[in-house]
Amino acid sequence: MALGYRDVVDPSVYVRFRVGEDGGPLQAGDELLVWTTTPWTLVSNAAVAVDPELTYVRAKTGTLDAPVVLAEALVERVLGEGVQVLERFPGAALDGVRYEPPFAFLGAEEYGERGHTVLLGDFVTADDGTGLVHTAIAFGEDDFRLGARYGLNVVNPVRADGTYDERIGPYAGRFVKDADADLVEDLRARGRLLRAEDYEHAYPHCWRCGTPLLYYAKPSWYIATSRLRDELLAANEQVTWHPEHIKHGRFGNWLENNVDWALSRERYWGTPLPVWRCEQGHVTVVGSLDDLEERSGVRLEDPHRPFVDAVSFPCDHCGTRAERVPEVIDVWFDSGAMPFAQRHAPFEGDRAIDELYPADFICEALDQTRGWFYSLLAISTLLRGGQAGGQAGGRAGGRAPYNHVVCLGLITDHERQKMSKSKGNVIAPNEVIDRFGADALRWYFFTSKQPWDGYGFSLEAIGEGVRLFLRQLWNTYSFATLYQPGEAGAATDLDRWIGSRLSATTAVVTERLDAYDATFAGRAIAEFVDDLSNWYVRRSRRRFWDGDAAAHETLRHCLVTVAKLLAPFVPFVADEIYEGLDGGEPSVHLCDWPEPAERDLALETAMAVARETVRLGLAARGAAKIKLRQPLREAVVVAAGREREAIERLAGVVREELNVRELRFVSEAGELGSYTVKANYRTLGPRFGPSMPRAADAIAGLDPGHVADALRDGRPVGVFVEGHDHQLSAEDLQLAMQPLEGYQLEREGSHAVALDLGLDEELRREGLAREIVHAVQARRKAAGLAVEDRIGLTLGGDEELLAAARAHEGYLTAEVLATAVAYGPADGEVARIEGRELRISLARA
RNA sequence: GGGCGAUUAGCUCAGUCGGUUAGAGCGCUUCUCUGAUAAGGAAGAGGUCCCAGGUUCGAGUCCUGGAUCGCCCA
Repeated sequence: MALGYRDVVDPSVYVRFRVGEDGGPLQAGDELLVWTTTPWTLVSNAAVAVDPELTYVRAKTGTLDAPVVLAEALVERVLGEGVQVLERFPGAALDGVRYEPPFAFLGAEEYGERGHTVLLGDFVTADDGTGLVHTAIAFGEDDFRLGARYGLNVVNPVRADGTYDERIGPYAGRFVKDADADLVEDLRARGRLLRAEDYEHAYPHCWRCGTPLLYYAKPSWYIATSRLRDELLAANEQVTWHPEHIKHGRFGNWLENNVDWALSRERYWGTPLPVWRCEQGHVTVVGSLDDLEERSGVRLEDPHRPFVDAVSFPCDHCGTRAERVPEVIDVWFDSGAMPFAQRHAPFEGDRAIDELYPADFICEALDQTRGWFYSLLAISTLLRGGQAGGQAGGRAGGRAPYNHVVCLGLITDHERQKMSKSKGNVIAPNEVIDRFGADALRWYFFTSKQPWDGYGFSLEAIGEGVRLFLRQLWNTYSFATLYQPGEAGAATDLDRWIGSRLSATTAVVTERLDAYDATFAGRAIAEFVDDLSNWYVRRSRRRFWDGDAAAHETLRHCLVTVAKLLAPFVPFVADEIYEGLDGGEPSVHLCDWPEPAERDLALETAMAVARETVRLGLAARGAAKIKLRQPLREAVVVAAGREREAIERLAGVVREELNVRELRFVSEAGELGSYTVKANYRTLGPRFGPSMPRAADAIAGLDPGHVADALRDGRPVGVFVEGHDHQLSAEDLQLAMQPLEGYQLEREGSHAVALDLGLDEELRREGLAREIVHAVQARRKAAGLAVEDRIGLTLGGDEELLAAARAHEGYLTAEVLATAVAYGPADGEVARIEGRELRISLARA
């Protein structure tokens, strides 16, 4: 039932039930103190439940004339001070005590032998109330079970519309909850009330109209799933849950506490319950349309109501007419029957489903734990058992119907409040798709976080995904189609590097998707696309202008592979890119999944080191406030061994990015700075334990130069801590560098870059030439020229600028695509370079 | 009321087996670069890792209790 609990204030009443005859420790006239928050159920009080183990007392108070009975632990809370305990005894002693019910509408005989007696129940606590629980068989699960155990009849004086029936005399026809106050007054008038107060508690309400719900027992059809509990648990053991905690948490707990499946519903629409019952009460379960036709002679075209209800047949046992029962089946049963029903198993489709069973994975939201996830498992277990291991002959019997479950979290608004129409915080999916596109929405769901963590839905985050990833991807794709490839061109380290990164990405995406981790897989693709766009393409632009075939092929291959990897994530963009660059198949979605090629780990590491070197160098430039357009003579790089080899291999990239003429290597960081030495807590912590802070102090006090020498020679370093000598190895110590005065140096760990800031006339001229190029390019752009347009150029203005232009004329004309450059009184726009004036005039050649 | 999960920078999220000064992106400020890109690069500001205890040489991380939010159940 769809319902919502709300906190409401209900009456909380303590009622006095008079004991009818001597029995056990009690005497006639004693009073049982009974607590309830639903006075309207008191008219159908059937019995009183006590806990057999709990200690109860028979006690006298100053205000009540008769001794009362309640749990010892609750005496003070219920009766206050000054209570005289006459006797103590376990609840079991009260078993069978007869009492007079609070209302006389229904006699004990209506309920049976044990009507209006004290029963023993295991659900009674001394947490609240009196320890004696009013039991109305029809109005509570505990009550119902207790009644069943003691053979009590279910008597329900409440009609389906929530009013009392004619048996409840003056209250007949009234809505039961509205009668609470009058019933309490009635009790008070007859001296049966000890106390009435307000009690705030959660009570179920209809989610649609908000009215309070009433629970009452009624006959229903069940599947005895509780008998399959062990098989259900065994089947669950074979399932991999994402996230993992669902398996033995939410879902496992649910299976542990399995109750029988209440199968029937009193609705009109739905799958009719195939049960026929005759006048004598014999039950026939019809197994198929054929079965029904055989019995009744009627072939149903439509097996639903009302047609099926018209079919009757003579009972096998007694020959009287059997009619279908009015109920239909819980729709959750349909949901769980889906994999079987769609193949018409277990009839002729039983073998067909063997080929598909169990499903690789299913995916639904967390709230389906007790819904679809359960209904599938339950029906599959009913049909095929839950024990591991199939039967001989490859029949896929006996396991969960799914191998993996991806359990999605729920989508809330950006403040993590549930979206609801009444709150006005609902976002319609189509609005999001119209604004950002379906791919953008998918990308957000896949990559913003693990889907089971739920989403604080944010339009901004979707926009960010578009801007940072989809647009970057699209721009890279546009770039790939912008220039025409030529014939020549050999593969470079950069090509090999991005190829290796592509292989790494393909491998990790495949591995993560196999592990049902789309989030990490998607993020790995985004990282690759960033490398592709912001390093590979940026570093290779010149080759594309020149029509380098290797560069074109590399980029094309990367993008086509990325399109394949992205196909499950952003199907539309992926297909568009695939069609634009390859189109070998009708769609990227018909391509084979890519296989990773061989990786070049040494090259990947080398590029990482080179990029780190560039980063340090750019930071040094920033700190020195020297523009990147100004070339510098030299960068001094501190690196040794493999690090140095890596940077040397990619020296051209590093020099260009840093705009320096030369790279000079020094292997001793001591040439550029001094060391400091620190303790490695991870290795030394366990060794020194409580002395760790002293050990760290002692290590910090060592002579760093001495330590560096010792470690380079592979000798251990001695340290004196709390009266003992300790030998430390390289892994116990961490060396860091401090820069020397006078260098512009950026460092990280043992790696550092220093820049020679000295400028001579040649470097200055080259810097100016680059400024001029920059200014001319700006003019080209402002003039609306296409990137491939050739120009005629006239420069005028400051003599020093013109001298720089002359000195680098070849470079200048090549960069700005000038067919000719003239010097003179150009009448064009004025640009300012370092305070000097440059006049630029250009025209399409 | 019970169970399960979540909580880290203004926002969106990482954070491995407990390890040194908790990270990234966005946004903001400054600088820079630009022949695909509303892009890129550097620097800066920005933190009670929900709270309180505990374990430990050391806790965002482990334990206990609590708060808030969500889901399921009652």
